[in-house]
Amino acid sequence: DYDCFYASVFEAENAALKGRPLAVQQKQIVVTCNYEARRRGLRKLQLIRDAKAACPDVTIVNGEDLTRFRDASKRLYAFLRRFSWNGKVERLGFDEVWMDCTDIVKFNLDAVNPNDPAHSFFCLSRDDPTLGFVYDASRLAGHAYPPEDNADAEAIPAAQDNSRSPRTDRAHRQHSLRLRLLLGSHLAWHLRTQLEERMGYTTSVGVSTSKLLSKLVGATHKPAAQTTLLPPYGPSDGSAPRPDNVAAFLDPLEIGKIPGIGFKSAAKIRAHLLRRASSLASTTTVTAGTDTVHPDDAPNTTVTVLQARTSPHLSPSALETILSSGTASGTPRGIGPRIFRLLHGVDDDPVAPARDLPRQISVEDSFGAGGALDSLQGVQLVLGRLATSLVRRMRSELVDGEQGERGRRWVAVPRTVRLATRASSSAAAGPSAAAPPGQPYAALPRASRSAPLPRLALELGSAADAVAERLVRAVLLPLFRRLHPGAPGKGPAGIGVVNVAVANIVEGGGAGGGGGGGGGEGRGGGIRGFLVGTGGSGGGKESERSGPGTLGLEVGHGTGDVDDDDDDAAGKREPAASADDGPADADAWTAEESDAAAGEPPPAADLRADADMGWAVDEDEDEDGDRDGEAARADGGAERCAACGAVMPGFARAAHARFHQMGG
DNA sequence: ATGGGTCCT
DNA sequence: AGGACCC
Repeated sequence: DYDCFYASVFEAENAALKGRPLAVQQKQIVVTCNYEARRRGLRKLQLIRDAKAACPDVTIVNGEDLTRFRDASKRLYAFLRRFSWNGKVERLGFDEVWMDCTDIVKFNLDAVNPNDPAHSFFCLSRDDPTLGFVYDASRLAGHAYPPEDNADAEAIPAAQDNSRSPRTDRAHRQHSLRLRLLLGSHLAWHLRTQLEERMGYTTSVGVSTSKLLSKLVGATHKPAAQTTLLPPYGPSDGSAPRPDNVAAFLDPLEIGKIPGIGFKSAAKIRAHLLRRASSLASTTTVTAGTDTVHPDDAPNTTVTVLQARTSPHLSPSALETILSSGTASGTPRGIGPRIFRLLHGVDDDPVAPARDLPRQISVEDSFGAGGALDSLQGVQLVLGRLATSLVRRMRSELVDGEQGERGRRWVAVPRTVRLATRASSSAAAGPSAAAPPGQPYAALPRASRSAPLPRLALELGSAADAVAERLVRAVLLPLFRRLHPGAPGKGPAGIGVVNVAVANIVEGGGAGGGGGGGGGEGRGGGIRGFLVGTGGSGGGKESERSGPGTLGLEVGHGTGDVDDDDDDAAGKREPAASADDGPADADAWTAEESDAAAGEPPPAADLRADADMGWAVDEDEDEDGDRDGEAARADGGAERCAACGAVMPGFARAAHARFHQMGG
């Protein structure tokens, strides 16, 4: 976790900003600020107005363009990846990374000097024994979760202990775990030092055996620090009661603090528990100042992990029922058992292999209550800007070869383009403008429509804004009309957010006429399923999926989950398709359009006129097969589509219109 | 709230 | 296409 990442990026760019209070602004809010600003009372997600009041001399920089953050994040990620042996390096957002260092730690465990652990050498390469650093293996680096575990003496001499006599299995495992975490702490220290010295970023790191625990423990000491969650990890077996550090660490946390238990889930769990608590004579220890209140009205009460974990009403299956209730479409099956395990500190989710390609690229802009988008001209301008930066993003992330070079080619291509909008909060206020229950904002929903990405979006020959303009005509405006079937004469209602995205990104993508990535044998849905048996070291059969272990450890178990199932939503439609699918087919269309438009982008005035016409079209007309056409008569038997400007023979009009209606 | 992302149904 | 989660 890079400390206050956005602010640090600005500080790295401009050293004069360091040490002074600095806030990063997006629209009306401070999205993050450095620690000097926090010392003076600034907070994340504070209104700019409040921030200025709290600290008049704060420096405020605009961070609405994420380019510099994305670039810095990539550089840091690339740097960290070079330390990994197994490639398990997973990013979350721009400023968090998990690394599964099980293998590196295991390797170095054997290299600890048993006679003089204080002078050990941590090897960072299997091949080059000189690459690494000297460290003191008799001490932990950084903070520990139960603070000040000064029983260090017991911790160390590894080889000696191994040769000693009877230890219970459990004690042995605990000791081994302690050792591995200790090595993990030194590796973390080294990585943090390197990150700071070579890249200029300070970090906060957690060392434990799973993503869950490492993340949570890493948050306990914040700027420029690290924390290791020490064993024992399991519940004590009855005989010799010892503290379970996992439970001790998690139990006081509010359930919503557990990554994986989001806003909705936390609210449902709280409501359920509170209902139980008040219906019974409240024997439970739920801290509710709210006896007779309806649970929905009482979101202020808190429920801790301990309370949830020990509640008889929150079995895995009960949780499944609770969390799947209502309009919970996005909730995965098995959520109940999963949350249950999280509450107990159990997280098997493996650190994902490092990825080079995004699964989606999106660009958005938002408009405050004052400046809500309500004219078509406004919409077109915004779509044009967004499309331009989307095309640039696609090029920078999916094309290899330098700007000027001839060898440029798409490493992967998106198959889908999507437009999403959200009403502005002022426009959304219906007759019942009452604030939703509970103080947390009720996020307005977005609506979206998607279509196949036309090939013209992949033309590398034209400038990004020229491609963008064609993209707007060809798909974005039609999608917008589908999203906001405007009554004739009046513009779109107030729009607060516009988002344009490409998704369904497949590797290879290819150029040729068939449009198919890899096609048959090579690989169907390239990006998705790998993680086969794992090479690693390892004798024999155990495929080391090495789930949990972040900067940490934990032996693997289970098998790599090879994903060879049906997925191919993308793969299936790639091959062939184009020629015999009839005129409505996207590929046929885009080929034509791209030919027609390739030479000369139409002037802007043209674009405006077309779109206005699009808006004037009545809904009723759309249902009429003949008049529904976006196609208007042009000269000499050819017709021009009012929506996208494509020129085509008359017989193609109906199919072309159908294509637009289907989202093209 | 911002401007992004992930995965699942 | 939407909903949940994450930053």
